[in-house]
Amino acid sequence: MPHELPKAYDPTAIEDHWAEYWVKENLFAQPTPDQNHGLNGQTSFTVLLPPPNVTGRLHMGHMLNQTEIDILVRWQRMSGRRALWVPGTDHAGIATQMMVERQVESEGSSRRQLGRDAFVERVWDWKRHYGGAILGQMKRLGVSVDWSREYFTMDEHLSVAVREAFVRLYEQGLIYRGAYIVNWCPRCQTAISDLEVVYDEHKGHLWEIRYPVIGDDGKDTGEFLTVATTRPETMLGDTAVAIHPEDERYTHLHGKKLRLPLMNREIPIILDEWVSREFGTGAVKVTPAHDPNDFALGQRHNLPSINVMDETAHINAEGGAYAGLDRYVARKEIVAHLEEQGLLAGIRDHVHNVGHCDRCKTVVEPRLSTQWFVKIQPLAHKAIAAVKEGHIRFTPEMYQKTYLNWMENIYDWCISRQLWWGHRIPAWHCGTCHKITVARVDPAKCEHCGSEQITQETDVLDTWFSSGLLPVSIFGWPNITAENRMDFDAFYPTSLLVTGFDILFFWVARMIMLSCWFSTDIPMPDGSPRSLADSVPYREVYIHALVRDANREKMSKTKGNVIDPIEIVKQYGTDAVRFTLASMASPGTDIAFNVARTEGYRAFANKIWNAARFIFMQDQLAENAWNFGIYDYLDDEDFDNGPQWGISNESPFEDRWIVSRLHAVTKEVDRALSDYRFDEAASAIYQFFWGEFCDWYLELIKIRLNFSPDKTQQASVLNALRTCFGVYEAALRLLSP
RNA sequence: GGGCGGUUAGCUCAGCUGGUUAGAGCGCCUGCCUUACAAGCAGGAAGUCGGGGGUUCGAGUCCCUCACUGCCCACCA
Repeated sequence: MPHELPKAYDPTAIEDHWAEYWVKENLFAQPTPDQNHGLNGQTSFTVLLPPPNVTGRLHMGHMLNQTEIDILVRWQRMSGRRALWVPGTDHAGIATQMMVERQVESEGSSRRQLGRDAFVERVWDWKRHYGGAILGQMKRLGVSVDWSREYFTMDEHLSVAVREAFVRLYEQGLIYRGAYIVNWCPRCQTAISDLEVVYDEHKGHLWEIRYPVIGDDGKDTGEFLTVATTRPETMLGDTAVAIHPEDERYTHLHGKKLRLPLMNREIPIILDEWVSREFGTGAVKVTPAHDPNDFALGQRHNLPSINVMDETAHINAEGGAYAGLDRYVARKEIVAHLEEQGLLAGIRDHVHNVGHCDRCKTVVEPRLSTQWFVKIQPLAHKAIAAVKEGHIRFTPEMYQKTYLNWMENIYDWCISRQLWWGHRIPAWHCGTCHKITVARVDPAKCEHCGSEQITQETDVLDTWFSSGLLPVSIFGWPNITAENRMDFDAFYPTSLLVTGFDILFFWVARMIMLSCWFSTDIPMPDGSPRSLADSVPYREVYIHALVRDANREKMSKTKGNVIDPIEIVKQYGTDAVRFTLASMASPGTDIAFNVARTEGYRAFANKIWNAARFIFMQDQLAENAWNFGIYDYLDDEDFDNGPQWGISNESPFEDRWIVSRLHAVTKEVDRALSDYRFDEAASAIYQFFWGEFCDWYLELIKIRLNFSPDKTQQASVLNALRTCFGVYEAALRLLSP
C-alpha cells in the first residue's frame, strides 16, 4: 500500500492519463433529463463554450476562457447541480474561406476556377481535416465539457434553425433587401458589417479641387467652387456639391451648377445644413454611391447615385477614361490630370481614420450595393429591456453600459456576404417576375407568378447570424419534440456566458437579440407563456480580459510574441498554466502573461505532490493505519460526500485548527467564485495549502510522529493522518480536481 | 469628438462597502541538501500607494483637478 512516488511532480504522464480517461468515459456528459423525473430535484447549470473558429489553433485567450468556465462548471457540479458545458465549433465564414482560398491558390488554382460547388467541397474537406484542432487540444487540457453534445454551426439541425430564423424575420418584415452603402472589402469581395471594419489613423492628404461654375448660358463663368476630399478618385461618381445654406461665402452660388472636372458632367450645388462650414473649404463633393454621408445627402436631395467601382475596387465603365484602373492608380492619375488642368487648388496633410477589413486589413471601400439587412430596432428593443429589467447581469458591471450604449445606437445589420462558405440565404429570385420567394424548404416555383425559372440567392449569411442562435438551436429550436423538450426545459436559459469583450457586440449582443426574439414561442414547462425573463439566452455574462504578453503587448503572429499555451503546458503542466491564468484574472485589466508566475505555480503543483508523498511515505504508520482502518475509511463511499473529520473538542489543537481553517477557506473560495474572483480563490487556496497546511500542519504532524511512538498515542497520530488525508483531499477538491 | 479603464515594492499584480505596523508571486540579500518538496526550508531588505488640492477623528480606499497610459465607440468630406 505505501506508495513510491517520484520526488518531483511530472505532470505530463499524469495529465495524459486522466485526460484520455475523462474523454473515453465521457465523464462530464449531461444526458437529456429523464422524461419522468426531469432534473430529479437538482437545478441545472448550463454554459456554452464560445465556439472556436474551425480555422483556429488554441491560444491563450481560449485557455483563459476555458480555464474560467471549467473552474465554474466543476465548482457548480461539486455543489450538486447538473452542470452542462456544451462544446462546438464555428464555421467562421470569411476566415475559413480565406484559409482555403490560399491553399487552393498555392496549388496554382483559384476559387473561381474551381467553381462554387467544388470549392465548398474543398472547405468541407479542410474542415474535416483541421477543424477539430482546438477541440482536440481542449481534450488534452481536460476541460469538463460534454463531448456527446459537440456541434458545428453548419450541422443539419443548426442550419435548419438558421433558415427558420431567417424566414420568420422575413415574414415579420424584419429582413429586407436593398441597395445601400455598405462596407465593401475589395480583397474578400464581399460586404462586411460595421463591426468588421477596424479604423486606423492614417496620415493622408486633403486634396482641394476646383469645380468650374457654370453660368445661366451654360458656359463656364470662370469662377470655381473648391471642394476638399480625401478620396479624389470618387469624384468620378459625384452627382452634386453641397454647401451650408447660410455660408455667406457661397450665397451667390445658390441654384448654380458646376462642371464636374474630368467627367464633364453638370452637377447641381445643393444646400444642406449637415455641411460644416469650418471643415476644408466648406464645400463637399457628393458621391452617393461611395460614402455613407453622401448617400444620405443623395436620398434627401433626390440625387442619382453613380457607382464607379467594381467589386475589386477598380474603376468601372462609369469612370470613363479611368475604367479598369485600381482605385489608387486612378487617384494618382486623377490628381495629376487635375493639376495639368489647373484645377488642383492645393494638397494638405490630413490625418484621418481609414477603415480596414478586420480579416485581411485591406482598406474598405464604402460602396453602394444590394444586400440583405435585419431591421434591428424591434430586436434591440427587447434586448435592451432584458438587460434593463435585470434579467441579464453583466460582470464587470461597466459592460452593461457599453452594451446598452451600443444597443441604443444600433444600425440595421447587414447580414449578407458575397461568400461561398456559410449558410446560403433561403431566397429565390424569379427570372420571370423578378420577385423574391423566401422559403423554409427549397421551392419549385415562384410564389408570386408560379414560374419555375427561379434561382437561389448566391449570398450566404454573416457567421454571427448562426452563432447568435446557438443558445436556442443547440437545444432543438425550432423543432421542439417530446424528446428534446426536456433538454430545453432543463437547460434553457443557460446560466452563464463567459467570454472576451472583443465579441461583446459581434456575438453577445446578437445572441441576446436573437434568442430573446425566438425563444418566446417555446412555452414554459408548465405550459405558461415564456416571459422575457425566461427568454434570455443566459442570466449572467462574465466578461474577461484579454491575455497579452509580458510587456502588455497584444499577442500577434507578426510581432512574434505569441505565447503558445500548448508549449507552456508541455513545459510546466496544465495545472500550472491554469493556476497562473486564474490568479491573474482580476477584473478590469488585461492579463500580462508572465511565465515567471507559471514557474511559481509549477512549484505549487510540486508542493501538492510532495505533501501527498509525505503522507504516503509514512510506511510504518500506513501499515498500522491499514489495521486501524484508515484505508477502509478512504474507500468508504461516505468519503465521496466529503471527508468525515472525526474532530471533537478533545482533538489536538492543530487538528481542530486546520479543519477550521479549511472550512474558512472553502467559504472564501465559494464567495470568490460567486463573484468571479478567480484571483482571490486561487490566492486563498495557495496561501492555505502552502502557508498553513504544509508549513504548519504537516510540520506539527512530524513532531507528533516523532514524539508519540508508543501505542497509546497511536490513535492520535492516526487521527492526525486521517485529518491530513481529509484536508489534502478537500484541498484538491478546492483546486477543482 | 464622446465613453470607459489603469497609474501601489526591481517586475507582474491584489488590496471588497474608508479604520490596527500596505499584501502576494517572481526577483534580490543572508543562512541551511533539517529523512515530503533546493520547483525546498528559516530569516531579511525593499513602496513619500502618479502629482496637487479637498472631505473626514482617520484615505491607497471618497470628491475635485492635473499628468501619463491603454481600450471602446463615432458618418465630418
